[in-house]
Amino acid sequence: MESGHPAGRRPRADAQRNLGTLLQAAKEVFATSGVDAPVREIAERAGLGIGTIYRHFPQRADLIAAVCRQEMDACADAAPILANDNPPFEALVKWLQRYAAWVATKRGLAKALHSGDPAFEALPAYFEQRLRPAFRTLFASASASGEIRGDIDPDELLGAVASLCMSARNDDTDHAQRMVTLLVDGMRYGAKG
Amino acid sequence: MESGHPAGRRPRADAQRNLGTLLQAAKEVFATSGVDAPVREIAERAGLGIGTIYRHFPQRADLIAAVCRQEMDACADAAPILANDNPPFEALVKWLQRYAAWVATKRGLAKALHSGDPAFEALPAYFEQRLRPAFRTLFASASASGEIRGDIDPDELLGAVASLCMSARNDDTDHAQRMVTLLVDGMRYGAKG
DNA sequence: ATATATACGGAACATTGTTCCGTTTTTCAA
DNA sequence: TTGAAAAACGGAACAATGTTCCGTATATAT
Repeated sequence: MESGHPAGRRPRADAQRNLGTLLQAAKEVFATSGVDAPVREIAERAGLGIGTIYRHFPQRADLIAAVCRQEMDACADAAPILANDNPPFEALVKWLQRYAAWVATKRGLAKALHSGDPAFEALPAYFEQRLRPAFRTLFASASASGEIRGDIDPDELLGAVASLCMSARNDDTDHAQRMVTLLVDGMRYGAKG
Repeated sequence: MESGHPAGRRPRADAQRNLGTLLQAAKEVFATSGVDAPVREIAERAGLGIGTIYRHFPQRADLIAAVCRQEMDACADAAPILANDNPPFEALVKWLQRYAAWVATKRGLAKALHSGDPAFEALPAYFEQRLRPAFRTLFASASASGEIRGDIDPDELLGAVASLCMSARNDDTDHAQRMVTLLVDGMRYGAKG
């Protein structure tokens, strides 16, 4: 048996390279000009043609989704590290802040997510697969330590924090942070003294 | 002195009528198809030409802003009525729920608000002028009754609730409601027993 | 009734997402 | 090494939508 690809020939080297180039360029352009940046701008930055983008990502939304998945991975990977370096409740709070900071950079995405575009349908699933378990673990530890009440659904909380930060303004990141703190305090309301 | 218009002749009757027709049509179309509905769709519904829309509202965003202002007025006007019919803290909660319900219908607006479009720059000011005082009054009463803690900024809370509901999904209005409740509980955390 | 200012309608233009296909590059096997 | 086939590339062309422009129609004032 060959060392790889059951059907047909090996994937072309240039195609793989361009895929990487594309994702990198898109990430940069989205960070600079927001997720509404024209596809042509991304193509130019990547030094590729428009057609190339559309072969890798049939719809503009697919490209956005791909970049988003990459970033979710990075955020999820931070959880075990924080859990290792901090007591349970503190780790929970710190991760929520890091998560909040990331979401804050994704402002333009909110609308897209709720637009019903099929390209984004898989994103919540990925969110659940990566981010939810990461948070659940932190939450369980904090819960076991008795510092938060028992009638809260961690999944809902995660969504709430996202909502909060998604629509915060660039200039006052503080506000979002304070509101997240308020939610955290809400979690403590009625917990063991 | 004439009964009205310092410069030039009286505003044309058809123009005024069309302005009303336009706002009504826009409100309906936005409710049906979201704020991203094509301008042409609104024109058709109003039975007017595209040009007419653009004379009244130089930019599509101006029309959105105008509709938004109308709805803010309606929401603000509900505050004194609720305050009259309920005890302080209850009135506060009920108004927040009505406010939350309205914001939930404005999902597509979130992005627009943060896009830096000049047409929306006046909207926060209007928000403050109408909605903030309405809420402040309710908040002050509840605060005076000692049921909420003293270190919370009502303006921030108002924004937080908006953020929460703006990105809730159509199908689970409940989720948003629960999260609003969590914020409210956060307000109570540490208040007088 | 007429003249004039105002408003109207919709064709034409600009921008941006998406499709299509002729050309170029890579891979595979002889 | 070389040539044919498969895969990928680039960008012109198309479609949808916001916006501008101006000839035409209408309301107002005299």
